[in-house]
Amino acid sequence: MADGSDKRADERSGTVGKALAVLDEVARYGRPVRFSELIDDSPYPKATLYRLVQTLTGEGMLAFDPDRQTYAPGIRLVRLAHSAWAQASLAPIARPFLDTLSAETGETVHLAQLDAAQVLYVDKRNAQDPLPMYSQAGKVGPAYCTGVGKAMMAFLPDHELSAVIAQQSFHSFTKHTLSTEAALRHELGAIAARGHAYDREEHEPGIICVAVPVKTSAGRVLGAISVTSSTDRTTLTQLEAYLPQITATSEAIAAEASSWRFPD
Amino acid sequence: MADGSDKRADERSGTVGKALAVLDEVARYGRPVRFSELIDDSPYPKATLYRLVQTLTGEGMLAFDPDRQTYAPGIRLVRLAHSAWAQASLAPIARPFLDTLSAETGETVHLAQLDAAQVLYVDKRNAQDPLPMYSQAGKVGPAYCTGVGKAMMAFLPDHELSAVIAQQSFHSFTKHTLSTEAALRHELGAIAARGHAYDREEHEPGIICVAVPVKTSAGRVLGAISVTSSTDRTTLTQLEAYLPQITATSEAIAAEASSWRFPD
DNA sequence: CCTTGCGGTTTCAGATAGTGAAACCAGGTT
DNA sequence: AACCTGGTTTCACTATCTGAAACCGCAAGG
Repeated sequence: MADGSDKRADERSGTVGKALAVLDEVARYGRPVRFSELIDDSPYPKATLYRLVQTLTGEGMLAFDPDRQTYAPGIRLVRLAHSAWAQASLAPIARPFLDTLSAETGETVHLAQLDAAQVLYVDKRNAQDPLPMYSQAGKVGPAYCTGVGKAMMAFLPDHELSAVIAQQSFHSFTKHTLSTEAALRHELGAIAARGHAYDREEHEPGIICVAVPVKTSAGRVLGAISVTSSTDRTTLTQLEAYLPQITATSEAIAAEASSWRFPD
Repeated sequence: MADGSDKRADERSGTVGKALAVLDEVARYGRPVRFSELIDDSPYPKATLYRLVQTLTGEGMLAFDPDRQTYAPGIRLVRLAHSAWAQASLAPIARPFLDTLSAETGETVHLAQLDAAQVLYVDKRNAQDPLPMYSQAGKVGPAYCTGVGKAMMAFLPDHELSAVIAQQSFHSFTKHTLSTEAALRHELGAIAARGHAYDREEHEPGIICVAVPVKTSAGRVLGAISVTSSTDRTTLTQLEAYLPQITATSEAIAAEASSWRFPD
């Protein structure tokens, strides 16, 4: 269940910060919202929120439906979506490689990136026989208890890592969840040494995965990919057999990304 | 050639307006940009732009590459993009219907919406290979000389129509382009009466199309769809033969959208 | 018909937050 | 060493944002 426990820091001062927080809020609803709904979970007074929303609507970032009196993400945001997706996300680059990996393994494949301190799933391939799970392209999840999250964290420079860890909620989703910073840091050490991460049913019971980071040749973390399955279909050991392919995929994506967008 | 003649009104006061303008600017480049490149086409003084960019980067809307010293759309934008896409755009709803229409006609199919006074193509089916979703979304075109643009304008309420028309550039792309407001208004009248619009090589020579609006039952314009081809493959008369299917598609999309997102 | 209450909008004095000229810094070039 | 060019910081000024409160319009209820 996605509770808002680790809500983005709305309290960051600055007008644009607030405006963007509102934008996030509207987006989060996933449906048109009334002003009154927004004001409820908003830290801002009515008048302030009102002006904020007015501005955003005027700018085309929100769309106001005069009949229903609701706000929804605006068409301008859709336009931004195009270039954002094409540029900031590994998805377009990774697509063919993910297809291959998906075909080779037959299991669920994820491509994720770090958004603030959370994992953002930017693309996904379902297994032949898709199993129900939380992840979904465009969705965010916790970093400290997912394979992709840990794979990325393990290769972050110190100061960034600390910043990310500080924002983890360490909620115990299952009895396998690493629920302390110490345990997490220890695990990250092992991952860094080993080169890949596991998810041992730490987020959802029965769901396991093997994940590796996608890094530039300079070592900067761009994202991570994972092959996921469930305990009643396979085991971690069996999943590990795919490591060569997974690593190869990661490297292929990294190579493509480096030459195309992050030349050293 | 897309000159910046009808640039979005950057001069709208308000900090968020400026910030969003910067965001647009970065997005427009379609590749990582240096600060110096931004400052060139920016009306703001160096320090101001700098703080703006800093803020956006801090907010995760822009990503800064420290190695190359470049800015690109940030990961947070990707996340927003996703929900914007899912909510504000007709694309997800329309997808299956467009597929059908594409199969039935074998021609290029467009789905467009109005963004400010321009046409935003939110989805597209090529005659041959249906590429995945984000790839061709986001391109904008003029409204006064495209089938979809005119189809939408023809059913706009008066005051909105005037606002939109006021922003058209009336550049003569071809010798068929309607290049005066009077000519356009006359054509729009005919379209409103007839229910569908044509593009008679008004934007690109050799390119013709038949377009119909997508409207809620209450008559509000949501978007438009078109079937496009070229003069050396077919004629307007032949394209018109698809009208029943096109209209049916439009109505199906409208029905779905109305029940799902714009209930009356 | 006249309250009351609830969404939504507007006002206004006060202060925060944004502005931008100019100085500054780093590191390459001449 | 003097001189750029690209990026970062400073600081006094004031435009812009803030938010309590008043206001509006409508619908429910007395």
